[in-house]
Amino acid sequence: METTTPPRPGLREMKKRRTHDELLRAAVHLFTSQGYERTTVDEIAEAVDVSQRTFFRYFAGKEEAALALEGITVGRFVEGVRARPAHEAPMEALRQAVLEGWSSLSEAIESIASVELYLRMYRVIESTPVLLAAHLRRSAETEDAIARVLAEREGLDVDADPRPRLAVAVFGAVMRVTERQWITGEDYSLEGMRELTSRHLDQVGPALLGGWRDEA
Amino acid sequence: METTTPPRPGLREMKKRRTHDELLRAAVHLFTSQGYERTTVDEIAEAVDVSQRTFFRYFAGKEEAALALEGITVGRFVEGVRARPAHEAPMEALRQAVLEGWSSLSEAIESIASVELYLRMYRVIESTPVLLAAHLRRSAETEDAIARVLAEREGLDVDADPRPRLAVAVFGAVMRVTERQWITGEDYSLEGMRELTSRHLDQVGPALLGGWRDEA
DNA sequence: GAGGCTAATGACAGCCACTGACAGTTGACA
DNA sequence: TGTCAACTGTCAGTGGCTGTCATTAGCCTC
Repeated sequence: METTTPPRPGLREMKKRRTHDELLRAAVHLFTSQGYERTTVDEIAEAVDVSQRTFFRYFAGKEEAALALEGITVGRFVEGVRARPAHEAPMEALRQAVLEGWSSLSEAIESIASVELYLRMYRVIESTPVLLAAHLRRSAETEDAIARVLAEREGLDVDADPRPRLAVAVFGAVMRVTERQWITGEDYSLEGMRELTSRHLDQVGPALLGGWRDEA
Repeated sequence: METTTPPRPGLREMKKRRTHDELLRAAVHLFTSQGYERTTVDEIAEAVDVSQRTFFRYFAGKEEAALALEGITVGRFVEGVRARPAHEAPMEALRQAVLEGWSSLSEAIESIASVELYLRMYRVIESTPVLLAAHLRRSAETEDAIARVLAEREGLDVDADPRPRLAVAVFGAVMRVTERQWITGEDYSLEGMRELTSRHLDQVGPALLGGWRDEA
């Protein structure tokens, strides 16, 4: 959605991209080092030697800058689902797309930040009420988009059959539980994330059944 | 949390409660009639003949006023889950608590608004990005609280066993899909809501299994 | 390579949500 | 009834965000 003009970069485009990336980098740096609320937009703009007004020309708001990194990986995830072979069962397609997404995370964000910074930013999101709210809303939008993809794959009408939305919503719920545990825990490795994701997905079935007390 | 002083109302308490309710009523009225964004806090305060500062003494922010009505019913839902007989399976307890919640919705909010107003407010929430975000965050908090309740019921550790959180998250996901369809559809009756809830809960299993194409 | 076109920017003014501080008012209670 | 504490209004200020307009700086043509 940003790199749709490969024919000729042009000095103008270059500068724009550069300003955008610098603003994003400055924002993420400030957010992760001193916190989201304690960082003002003026501060970010000043760090890049740009007017505050310009910041708002590149980002719809402070929130958007905070969620931009995550947005990159989410976009790739959606594409990943779309690219899955049609014969795969819905939930399996989602699972594979996520696992692949984790594996290729570093190359997705390399031009902006490191994986470590990505993780730190994630923690900021999770611990800042406004950001968490915005994050959840975006997740909801993503789920909606994916529900449409799945429905199309299976030849169903999203608005008539609740199963696509339900499946995606359940999947999203699992992902959120996983994210939280990931943030809270100590294992920051992508490998750990993959494992956690798999384990939680396998636990959905058991969780929905009764008697948790029997099999601990 | 508000009516924890039944012994002696006192003129002061009365006035406070009255101001609170009037502010809430005015806010909901303005939000539903002219929209959330197009309503300023000054407007709400003025409608009750109170300074803007006072509004912020009763509500943490504009958002809180917009979500207060919903908060009442959510609170009752959590209590409902807590009151469920211990022998019930987790998911069954949640289901019953929600269904009961819908049935007693009108008496829960009668002192503030009608069921119709409640529904209209819900639509405003769903169609206003900031409010939707805040709503989702609150839902997440609610889910966390309920996960703890369930874990305690079953004698588990919420942080060690992912099943309570997973079950609640899945349940929450179903509820959100239901809400959305409820808002979008034409059947505003509580009875319709009960049916929709049941139907969707029954569809979770099928949605998670593969081959949607076989059984439509 | 000079000049015109247009996109990008900066500077300024202003709205609105929200907060801290201080003073005035009004129930509560001896 | 007078004292205390709670509730409220006023004022000033911060920060996110937007509209407007003049200025700058790529780009493209002749």
